[in-house]
Amino acid sequence: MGNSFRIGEVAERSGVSIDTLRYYERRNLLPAAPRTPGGYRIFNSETIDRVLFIKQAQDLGFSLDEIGSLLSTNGSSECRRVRDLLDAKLTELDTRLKSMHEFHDKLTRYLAECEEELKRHPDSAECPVVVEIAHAERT
Amino acid sequence: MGNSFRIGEVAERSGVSIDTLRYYERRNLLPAAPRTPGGYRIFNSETIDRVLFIKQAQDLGFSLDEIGSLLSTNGSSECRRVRDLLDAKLTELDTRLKSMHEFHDKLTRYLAECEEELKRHPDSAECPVVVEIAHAERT
DNA sequence: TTACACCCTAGACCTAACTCCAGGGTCAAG
DNA sequence: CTTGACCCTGGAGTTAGGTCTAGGGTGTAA
Repeated sequence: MGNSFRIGEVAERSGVSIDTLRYYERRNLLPAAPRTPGGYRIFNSETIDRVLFIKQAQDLGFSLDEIGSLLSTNGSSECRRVRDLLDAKLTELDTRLKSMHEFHDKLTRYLAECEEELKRHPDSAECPVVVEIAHAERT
Repeated sequence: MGNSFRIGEVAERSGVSIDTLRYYERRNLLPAAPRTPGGYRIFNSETIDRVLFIKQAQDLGFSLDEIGSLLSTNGSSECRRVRDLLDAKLTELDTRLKSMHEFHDKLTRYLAECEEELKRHPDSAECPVVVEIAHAERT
């Protein structure tokens, strides 16, 4: 009861659709759920956490295949392989974070110019940002 | 000459395929290039910068539609609209950066546990990380 | 004036990650 | 023991962002 859910509840609580849950099971991102005699899947709350983890990783640019390799609990999973995977992911993440910061700074500069122009010529239709992005100066 | 390129050169210099360049033109992410009498497109170096900008933004999770609205130089582009768009993008970017950092920390913790375990039991097949991710603790 | 790399268009095809559908079964409440 | 909400499977369809193909023209160096 307290820790037993049908697919619709899991979907609602984890913010994905029922179809997506079944799709994840097919892709082995979720273990095959046990069934009721009638064939209904029975999930527990760990499934919900797991789905949230998948969504978070995905949101940060990891593909389902990559997430799958991080999650693969299959018998032969040994520590060293997981360590190496994590190491690689962290390096990737660092790179992404760095260019994210750069892009953030670039947009901030654009925004400042925009405000500047609006202050100086409130009715201007010629946005310096448009011109600049169109000509895409190198950062 | 110095600032005039055929599509193949632009592709090579900006790291995308020829098809992608034509596709971007169709999607109006690039202005319709002028043509030679025979119909060949003629690009200048600003196109290359622009493609690099698109790729950068895309890499950070912006869709081509979003990038398009940022780049739209169409007649009626007025400063205020661009300012608002930029503002929204920056907020988004901040959110993404924040959860990226959190995810980074989470992976770092996993990695530390992994190393720990390897140091303690060099031949261990039971990775604590696998267990933990499988059970997806909430961060 | 031909050889050969390069370019053109329209439109079909591809991959990832879903999303929908038909046709049918399950189950708790009344 | 029926009703209505919910679940099942297999397979087709969708969207974003390209990528490929057929059939044909261009440009320039030898």
